[in-house]
Amino acid sequence: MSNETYHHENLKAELIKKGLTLLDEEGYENFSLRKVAKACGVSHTAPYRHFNSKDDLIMAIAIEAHHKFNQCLEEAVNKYPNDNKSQLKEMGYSYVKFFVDNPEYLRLLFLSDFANKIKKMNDETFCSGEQPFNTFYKAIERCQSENQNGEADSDDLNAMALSCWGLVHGMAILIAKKDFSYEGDYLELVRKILWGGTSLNL
Amino acid sequence: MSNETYHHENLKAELIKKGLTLLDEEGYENFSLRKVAKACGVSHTAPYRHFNSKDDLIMAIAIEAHHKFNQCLEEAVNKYPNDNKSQLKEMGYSYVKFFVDNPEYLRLLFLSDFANKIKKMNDETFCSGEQPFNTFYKAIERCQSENQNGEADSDDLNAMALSCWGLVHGMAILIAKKDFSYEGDYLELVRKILWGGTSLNL
DNA sequence: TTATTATGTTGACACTGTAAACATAATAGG
DNA sequence: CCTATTATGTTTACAGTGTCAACATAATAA
Repeated sequence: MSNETYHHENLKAELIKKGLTLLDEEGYENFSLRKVAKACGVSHTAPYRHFNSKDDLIMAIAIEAHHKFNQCLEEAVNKYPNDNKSQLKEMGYSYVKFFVDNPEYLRLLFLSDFANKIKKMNDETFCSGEQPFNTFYKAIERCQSENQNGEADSDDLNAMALSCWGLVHGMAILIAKKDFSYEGDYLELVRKILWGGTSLNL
Repeated sequence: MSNETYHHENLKAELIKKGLTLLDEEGYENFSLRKVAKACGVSHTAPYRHFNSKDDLIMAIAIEAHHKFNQCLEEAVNKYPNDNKSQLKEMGYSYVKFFVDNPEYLRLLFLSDFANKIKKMNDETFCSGEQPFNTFYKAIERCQSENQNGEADSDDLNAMALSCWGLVHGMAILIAKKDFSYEGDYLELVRKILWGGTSLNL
């Protein structure tokens, strides 16, 4: 570990870091491996000593984002240690807020072609509890079992999971991608929907 | 209009058609203007006589998809001429089904970088009623005004719109992109959620 | 000290989008 | 009917892309 004059000291980490920056600045379509290399001050093939392909680098960036996201969800759970329903609501709010704050992560985690690769890879390397969906699912299970003791809420856990997840997923995307136009504070609206009981009541 | 020996008779339409096919087959990332040209049997710059750029061609393809989608929503509305709530439910179901059946349209209409360009362009060229969101919004408004006569349902139309749209949007994406894994029939689950009153009840 | 491995560079290749110059078919004006 | 113009094609060229092979050198192991 000679102080400065080593090849590049820690290129791999810097590639990921600058890569995310470039992804944010230039957008996904204009993102290029060569630009990342140039931004790190190395030749255009240097990244190939650390990643097998362009997709591999993006994957590494996405995994970072994946961790941050799951951490964000777990923080929401920990905010209400003894209240399952509040856990779920807070998780939903955090879910939306995360992608509104980091819209570029949306594509990385869900919208791009690697989204599925990432998911598959995560299923193999990490325990599946690391998956945001599982974090969600478990919270719903806790709510469900709580409700079973009282009156029956829904006889179908899967329906619950899909509708909960779908709702926050959809709102996150609509707001983050600015498809839903609204002249007020989006996150307040989301909070109202999740906490204020503005239910669909069809 | 000499029968066969004309330049290419109707290249523009064929570019759009073969373009959509290629988009479906090869996926968005591997889609290339030159491949479309080759598939149509013309030189690789011929498309530039009909479209200003690659994005322009994709846009044209997307606009087709956009029309189909909106048409799909309107059919759902027309299925229940006198029942606002059923209209909304059926529209939600059609919304999900459309993207489950045509997963490649998802990216075209909502997930890609042009999604916003398309939306903006549509706002200018068509009347805004052509927008799926508006079709949705109007249906919600009808439900809302119906409920106002009875007991108050929600004092916030925007919250209703966002949650309705978010729910179907999210479910469509989760299912179409296979993020939500379920061993049964997805569309039946969706139908149950929308029609069966499997409400969140938080 | 020497052999091996890790990490870099240079150069090449096929592919991409796109612009310029050119060619020819269809059409309009006289 | 002849000619000028326009619409629609092709060829060629260029810069940018991902990736591979060959080579160079620093770090490490024998």
